[in-house]
Order: sequence, then C-alpha cells, then structure tokens
Amino acid sequence: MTTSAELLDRLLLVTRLLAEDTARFEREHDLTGPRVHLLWQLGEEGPVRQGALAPALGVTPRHITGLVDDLVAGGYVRRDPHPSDRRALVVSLTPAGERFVAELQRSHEELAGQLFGEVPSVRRGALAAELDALAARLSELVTS
Amino acid sequence: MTTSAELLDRLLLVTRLLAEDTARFEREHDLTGPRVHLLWQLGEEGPVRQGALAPALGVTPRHITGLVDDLVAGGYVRRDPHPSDRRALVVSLTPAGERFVAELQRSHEELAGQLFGEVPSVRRGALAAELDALAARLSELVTS
DNA sequence: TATTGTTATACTCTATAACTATA
DNA sequence: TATAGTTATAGAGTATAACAATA
Repeated sequence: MTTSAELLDRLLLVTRLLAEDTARFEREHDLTGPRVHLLWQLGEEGPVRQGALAPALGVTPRHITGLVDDLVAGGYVRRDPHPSDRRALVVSLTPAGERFVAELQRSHEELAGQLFGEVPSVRRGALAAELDALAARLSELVTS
Repeated sequence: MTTSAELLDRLLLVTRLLAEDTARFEREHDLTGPRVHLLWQLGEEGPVRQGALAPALGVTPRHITGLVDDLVAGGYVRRDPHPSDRRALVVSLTPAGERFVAELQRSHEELAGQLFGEVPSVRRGALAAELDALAARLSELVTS
C-alpha cells in the first residue's frame, strides 16, 4: 500500500530533479533563471514594453531594468524607443537572442521526449488527468 | 492524443504551484527556504556539526554560518561547543525550534492528504511507479 | 599539514521609495 | 495628476578566498 505521504515525497523528488536539470541548462549557457525566463517570454510574446514584463515574470519593474541591462550587455536583447509613447522602451530579441530561444525550445522538446516518450498511449490520458487534478487542488490551496 | 510536451507542461505547472505553496508557508512563518530546510534537516538528523549541514543543504559552510546566526537570533536553534573537538560547533533545536519542526511535519502530512487522499488504492501503485520512472530518468540527465 | 568555522568581498534576486521625463 | 522607467538603498541567497584556532 502506497500512502499519500509517500506519493508526495516522490513528487517532491521529481520537482527537485527538474529544478536541478533547469539549473544545469542555465549554467551551461551562463544565464540565470530570471534571465532565461525573460528571454522565453520574449520568444512567446514578441517585443514588449519593459513594464509588461514585470507582471509576466512576477517581479518588480526595478528588477526588469537590471535584467534587461545585463541581457543587452550580453547581446541577447535590444531596447528601442516606443513608437508613440516617448516614456516607454520596447525590448526585443537580437539575432543571438532568437538563436538562444530556439535552442531553449528545442531543449524543452527534447526533455519532454526523454521523460514521457516511453509512456504508452493508453496511459497518457490518465496521467494527464492526474496531473490536472493535482494542479487544480494546488491552485485552490495557493489562492485560498 | 496527449503529447510528451503537453505532459511536461502539466508537470511543470504542478511544480510551480508546489513552489508557491511552499513560499506561502514560509511567508506565514516569516522564514526563508534555506532556513526552513535547515530546521527540517535538524528535525530529521538531530544535533549536528555546522560543517555537516553544508553538504546536506547543498550550500557552502560560509552560508551556514549566516543561516545559523539568524536562526539563533530567532530563537529556533542553539550553538554548543563540540564535546571532543574544540574547533567544531554543534547546532541543535531549541524548544521553539522543535515546535516549529512539528508544525512543519504536520503541514507536510496535511498537504499529502489534500493532494493524494482521494486517489483510489488501485491507482496509487501505478502513480508511484510512474513518478519513480520520472525520477530515474531525471537522475540520469542530471548526473550525466 | 589538514580541518572547522569566520571574516572579507562580490554578484544576483528581490523589494520599497524617491525621482525624472513624459502623458 | 498618473505612468514608464531609473536611481538609491536594503535584505537575502550564494560563491570564492584568506584567515584563526585547533587537530
């Protein structure tokens, strides 16, 4: 018999290992978590005002200033004046930034294949449903 | 049909929500992640030398000095001289620290029940096996 | 000579508050 | 008067290197 506590401990182990794998990717590319997150966001959404990045990353506008500073210095992003609002700046990926995001997406796909590629079709639906149920229960806890 | 990428995204969502729930607990108790980790470790292992805590938490000895400083100031732990090695210090939980760890363990059990309490017996074994398989694949990736 | 823990220094994450330029 | 981004300041996580006391 598998207890609830044993299941939670297994899930937490998977969580820890996922974080380690992410950290390994970041070290290899000499970028930190928030920087990669910002680049990923830019890849998904395209060029945006700096202010729009703050809620998307869950950090303050002040922090975005520093992150963008460093990513500009690293050649990953570019700051341009906003076409109609002279207070605002628009951040977009440079060609090097585009290449990094493509590599990030490829790496994400590869991880998905390594982790779930062997799961048989008949099990995939049940597994997805179980993960959805976990997410739903956790959402309740987090927002309450 | 559920793709590998969809399964990975669901798993990552669960991971993110678990981290948020953990952060909520830490905020409520006005402690940070590494401090809670150190207290949990002390609850599991009993009194230990500071040096033994560094590899257990995956940080440098220098960082342990600061964490223990703050936990002593907060009344959670105590530093005593090592009985036979005058270079070393032994860290142990105070009564307040013991109470916190008991609350932490209770909270962990409660979360396990909330997340997995409804999973029927017949599904528990399969779920545990799937999580073990994920952990095994991730371990290979992380250590390679 | 090696080990334990601390001091010194530095970079990053993250937050709040005050400020400048613009709307 | 409100908004976009920056400067100023601060606490915490984390690392390396140098050092004192002890083994």
